[in-house]
Order: sequence, then structure tokens, then C-alpha cells
Amino acid sequence: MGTVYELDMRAQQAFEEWMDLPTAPFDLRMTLESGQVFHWEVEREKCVGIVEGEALVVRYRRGRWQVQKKSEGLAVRYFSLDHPLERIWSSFPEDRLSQAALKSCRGLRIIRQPRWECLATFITSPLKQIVQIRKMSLALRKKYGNAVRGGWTYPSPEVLACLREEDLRVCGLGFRARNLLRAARVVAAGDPDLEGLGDFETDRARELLMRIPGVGEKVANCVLLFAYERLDVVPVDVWMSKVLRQMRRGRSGTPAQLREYSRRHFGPYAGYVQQYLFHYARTNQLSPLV
DNA sequence: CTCCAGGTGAGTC
DNA sequence: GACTCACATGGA
Repeated sequence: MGTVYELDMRAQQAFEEWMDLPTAPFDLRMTLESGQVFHWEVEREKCVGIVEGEALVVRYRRGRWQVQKKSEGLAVRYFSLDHPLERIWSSFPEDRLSQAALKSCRGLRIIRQPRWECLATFITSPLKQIVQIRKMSLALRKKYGNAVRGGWTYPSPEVLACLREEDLRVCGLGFRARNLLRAARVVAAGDPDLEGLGDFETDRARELLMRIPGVGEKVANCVLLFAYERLDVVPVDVWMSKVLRQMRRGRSGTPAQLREYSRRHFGPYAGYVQQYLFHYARTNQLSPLV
């Protein structure tokens, strides 16, 4: 009782060695609040997320983001600190809107998310605001995930597959409960195998993803971009529709036309261009532009 | 009160 | 392909 050898985990953490994350530029808060991931607790000087079953704590000290030494490799990979941001930026199109988005979002990175939790949360996303998606994710994790120090894991497809639709509805999912449940069941059955999907060409992977209940073109594209590192993929939601209409001088278009337009204009890192435009449009309400 | 939110799926032409 | 409609819930 109370000897130095019986320190609790919190005290032990204080003795851990912390290191600066190596790669700048990196804007952690913007990255976590840009609508690509919904499971993080974001504060001014500390962010906590559950990654690979335990808490990844990132703290701000002396102008740098730091993680515990043991988590460095994980953090570098999870936050995509190896993405060549300077090269990505230089590939952005020259139009006024793309350049404005670039100027206002420097440091935003597209992270590497686990396949299932990315897929599952975007299945819950239709007709919901980002703040609501976060709340549904939190409710699902609290109720059906594993409690770990610092939070809750995202419930596995196997766990969700055993529940009833009503069990998901109480987490605020509404009509999305049916889709998430059915998706959990097909994924738990291994059809498709989410890990194996990473070996397919993007078009084939999208085709297979879209067979999952609740996954249309937009959700599939989000999953390809955020969980399969397909950085050329462009999800088009209501915000991107507004952006594209403006870029096309007021012409709205069919999904096929918007696909073709972004393929032609956004370059090899089209998904990055999209994410910067999305976040810029959302945080600026597109107000000086509409 | 009305309007809208990181859409999808079914039905129709 | 393109268009229309219903779909739950909560915040502005």
C-alpha cells in the first residue's frame, strides 16, 4: 500500500519519457476536427484517442506536440507524418478557392484510420452533422466497446453483429441502425474481408465496399480515402457540392459530371484537395464566396 | 414552428 | 444513367 513500487497508472505515466513528434508541419487539432475521424477527445493542450486498444495521448509543450516514447512509431503512422505535405501542396490546383483552402488549412493531414471503425462511423453519417456523428460514436463506444484507461475502444463487427437494431437505436442512430447492424454482420462473416480489400485496385475495392448495406458512393469514397490511403479519391457531400458548383461558375452537375471535373482538376492528391476544400468551406461557411 | 445535416436505397422513366 | 422520395434525430 502506497510504496513507490505500487504507483498507479496515472502516476506511472508522469514518469514516462515524452518526445516531440518529428515532422512539421502538422496541425493536430485541425486534423482531428476536419470531419475525417470522430473518436477523439480534443482539448487545447491535450488530445486523447484510443488506437490499437490503448490510449494515445498527445500533449502540447513548448510549441510542439508530444507523445510518449513508446507511442512514437504508432503516432507517426496513425497521423501520416510521413505524407510529403510540401509536395502535396504544390500539386494543388491554381484556382482561387483551392489556394484559399490551402492557405487556411496548412498542417491538415489525412490520417490512417482502422478500416472497420472508419467504415462504421461513415455508415452512421448520412444526414447528420459532424457533432452528431461524434455523439453517436461516443454512445456506441461507451455502451458496446471495451473500457480502457482513457476511453473506450470502438466496438468490433463481431460484437455489434450480435445486437438487435433497437440496441443501436438507443445510441441515437435512427434509421442508420439497420444499416450499421447489417454491415457489422456481413463484415463479421468476412464478406467482404476489410483487410483483404486493401489489395484491390481502387475501383474494385469501391465496388465491393458498395455492396455493404448503408455504403453508397460517398461513404465508400470516404473509407477509401481515410482508411485505405487512396489519396486520389474525392468524396462529394453537400459541402463539396457547394464548392464544386462555385468552381464550375454556378453550374451544378450530376455525380458523374462532378466526378469527371474533380478527376481532371484536382491532380494526384485529389483527396487532399477535397479535404482542404471541405474543411475550408465548412469553417468559413463559404460566406465570403457564395 | 421550419430548415438542415460529410446520403442511401428503392422505384420510375 | 438521371430523377424523386422516404428515412430518424437533434441542433440552429
